[in-house]
Amino acid sequence: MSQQRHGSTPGQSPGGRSGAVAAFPDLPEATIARLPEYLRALHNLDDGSDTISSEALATAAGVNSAKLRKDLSHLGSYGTRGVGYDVALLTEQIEYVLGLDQRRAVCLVGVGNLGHALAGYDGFASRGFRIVALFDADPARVGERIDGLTVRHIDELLQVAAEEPIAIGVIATPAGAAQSVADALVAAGVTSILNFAPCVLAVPPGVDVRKVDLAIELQILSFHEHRKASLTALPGGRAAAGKEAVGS
Amino acid sequence: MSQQRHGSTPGQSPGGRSGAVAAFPDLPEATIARLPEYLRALHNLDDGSDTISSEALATAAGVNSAKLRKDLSHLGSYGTRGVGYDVALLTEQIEYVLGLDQRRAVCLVGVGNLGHALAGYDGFASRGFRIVALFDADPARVGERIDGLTVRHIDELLQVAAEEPIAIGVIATPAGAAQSVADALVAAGVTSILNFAPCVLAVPPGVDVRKVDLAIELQILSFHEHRKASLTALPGGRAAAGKEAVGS
DNA sequence: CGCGATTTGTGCACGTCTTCACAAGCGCCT
DNA sequence: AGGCGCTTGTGAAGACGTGCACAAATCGCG
Repeated sequence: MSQQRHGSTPGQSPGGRSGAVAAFPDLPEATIARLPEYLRALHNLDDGSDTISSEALATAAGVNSAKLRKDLSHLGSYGTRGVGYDVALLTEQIEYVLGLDQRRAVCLVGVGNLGHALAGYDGFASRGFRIVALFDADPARVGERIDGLTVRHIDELLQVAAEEPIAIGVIATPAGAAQSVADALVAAGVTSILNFAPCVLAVPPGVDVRKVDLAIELQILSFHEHRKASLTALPGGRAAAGKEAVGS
Repeated sequence: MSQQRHGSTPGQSPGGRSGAVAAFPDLPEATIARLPEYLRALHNLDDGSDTISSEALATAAGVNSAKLRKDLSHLGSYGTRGVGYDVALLTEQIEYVLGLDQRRAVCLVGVGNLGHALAGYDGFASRGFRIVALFDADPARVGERIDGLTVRHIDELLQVAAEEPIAIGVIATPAGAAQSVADALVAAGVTSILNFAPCVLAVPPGVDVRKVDLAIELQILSFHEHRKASLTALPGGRAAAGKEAVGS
């Protein structure tokens, strides 16, 4: 939420979406955001069963079962009434919709503290992505080898992208550098950006930006702390309640 | 969004909120999530002006100006018609609502790759938080000094929390350890958790959890890539459009 | 074959969020 | 003092997301 969605200005095409090729059932954005969670829950299943009910999967993913069913129904019903969902089939279907079978190329810009951590994150490979290049603007960092990849100078981005198209760019630079890095990524053909820098990025239509900001998350939590504290002692203090088991 | 909100089950207090102490104007959750963004935009202003219009601030924060005005109106109108908002006053007001003047204590559990990066992140201090302790379960890591703090064993958590109340805990452990760490944090009196581990946490009512998951963000971007790719060549390919200037 | 248990898929109602459009208020200039 | 331009604050409408509750579909068993 609250992100720059995808750049295309809506309500522009004169003829509406008449003969259009909206090749994808337009999934609600909220549904899309939950699909990866379902996928993770599916991967974490270790009971031998071939099928899983919406109730069980919903619990594992931390959502309401009705919501889960509605989400899955949007991508065309792969469940069997009275039985549940075929785990293998559902997994494959979600991965297809998310385009994870393509193993998209990702590049990471900014190999500082955070960049190092991201480069070493094994969630990339295990979730269907390939880090193909690391960049930094600091000459002192260029040449360093991290996790099998050599850090290259940001000026080489265009050249690297020419050899192999890069779909997704991750920005882990200071805020001051983020916009120019974003511009460079766009110029190199990147059409999706994950931005860890605490600033707003301007990008042309058609480029998606998602933002992750630690400070914002903390401040939201801080608000709830503040609110809780101001509610002083309210009586009905029931102790710990449900504690749904969730596989690791 | 799509988070476990705050644990308290709604619609429980029998008498409604009659004589209640809902000490806080219930701000919409969506508004709260944007306040930190406004705050950052305010801090980044470097023109000497004492006031700023909703239009200008909205642009700097990357949102619609009507939305910004409505958000700010929820916290009680600190603008002057025909002029704009008093920068200093507005900043102070937002910081108060978010409870940032309290400089809440934060502890970080899990000093691996990501944990190191987080511990070194200066956004903590600069945004009104104090990291007061680092924990890890690995004895090999205990004792290490990071950024002026010594890593302690997770078993000391209760003891440390007894000395100084800790409001917020950050989990940067592998998924397998996250739930037990969350339990320990809750037992130590932590009431807000920021979870970087890719798993669902179960917590008692009254405890807030927010989750940040890199892999999920990438998968959402991947979906949009997939969709864009499937829309093949659609004709009206207008080039780069607006590029709102955003201070660093 | 028929029945009951189970589970999906979905119509509907409700609450939340967004956006437009405009009245109300403020300051400045004449 | 009066008028004008600018900007806030907000009513209303619409889009979106959520969750209940139930009909429809499937399996297993006698």
